Amino acid sequence: MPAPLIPRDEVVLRLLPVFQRYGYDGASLSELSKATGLGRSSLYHYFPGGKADMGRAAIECGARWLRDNAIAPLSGAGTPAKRLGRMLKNLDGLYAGGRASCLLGNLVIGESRQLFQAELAQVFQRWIDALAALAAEAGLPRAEAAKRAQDAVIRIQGALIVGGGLGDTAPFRRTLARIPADLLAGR
Amino acid sequence: MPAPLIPRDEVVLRLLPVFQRYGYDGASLSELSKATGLGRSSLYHYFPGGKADMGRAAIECGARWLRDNAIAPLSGAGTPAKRLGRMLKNLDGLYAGGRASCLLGNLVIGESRQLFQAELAQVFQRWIDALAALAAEAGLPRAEAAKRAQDAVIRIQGALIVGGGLGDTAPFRRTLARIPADLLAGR
DNA sequence: GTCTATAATAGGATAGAC
DNA sequence: GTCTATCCTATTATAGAC
Repeated sequence: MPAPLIPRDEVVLRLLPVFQRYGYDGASLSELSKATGLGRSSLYHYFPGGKADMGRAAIECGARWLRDNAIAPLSGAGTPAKRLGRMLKNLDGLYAGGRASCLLGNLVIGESRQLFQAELAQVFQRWIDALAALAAEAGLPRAEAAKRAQDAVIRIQGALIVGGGLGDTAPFRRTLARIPADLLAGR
Repeated sequence: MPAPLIPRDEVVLRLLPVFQRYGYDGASLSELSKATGLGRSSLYHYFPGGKADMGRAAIECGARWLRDNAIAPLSGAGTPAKRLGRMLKNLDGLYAGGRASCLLGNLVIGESRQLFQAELAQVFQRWIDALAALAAEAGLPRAEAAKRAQDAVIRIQGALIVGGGLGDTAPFRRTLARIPADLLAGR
């Protein structure tokens, strides 16, 4: 049996922006088909469970991205602030400087929320936990570190929503800029 | 010509929770019909432009709610903190203590974002401006007040997203609780 | 102003040839 | 693994009677 023309991971990679942009309900098979360059039937070959499977794969892909590009840099070399800076730089790219929306945030809306509740909770929690660990390493009490970490993720998500509503990237840029101080600085 | 059985405002009031819960793309005419108790044709009588008209009406209704229940209380009697408290209490009710999502936030996702960009921007901006005015009245420099006001709305939106993703109301409750100090306290 | 009925289209999903 | 063709359902929207 011959190797696939494009590996499944590549397919998922092309699916992701559609869910990121349109949300789950708004992402139609037509769009998903067009974005991947695959016909409907080919998509069902990769994802026998249909659209739900595609959504789940997109979340997993997003989770991997977060692990590799946001969470992993937090435990690299350098000061906590330096490491945090690497995460923020990558997030700035992912969200196109505030012009794009968040896959995870979009999937919290509508039907997909219940459909992917467990996966969403896990990803959000891992993200928060990683930031909390960094803040703790920077010298903050564990409870305070956890609160600030959750607040950082809240702000990122909120800035994408409000910036999207205003049609302005400033809220996102300003929010990213203040996270280092708000997360790591002593009280 | 006889008076309508239910006034249009009442219809919109019943439409709103559907968009608030499912977002624009996820809100089907079937759901909207069921929620209002009206058949499809009756809905088209009130909203000749179809679903887009219904969405627009829901936004207008949400904007009115915000004006009356969130913004107006900010200019009532009492200290700025007291007035802010009234807004926060009403928001806590609107969002069911963090269990519900935000109509405006949901409409920033997908097709509806472009469809209602102007309306959304206006509502978000008015909300932010009202909070900025309060912070300025409390003694903060105008620029600082504007930043803090935007941050407050960002946090509310973000807390609803993250709390929704985690399946936990704590992020929203904690976020509301800290807004008075973060918005009004001297530096 | 509301209804039933229905159009017209887009949605998700499947069958079967290659 | 991919395609074309198709199915069934749900969708948005409209027509016309009352």
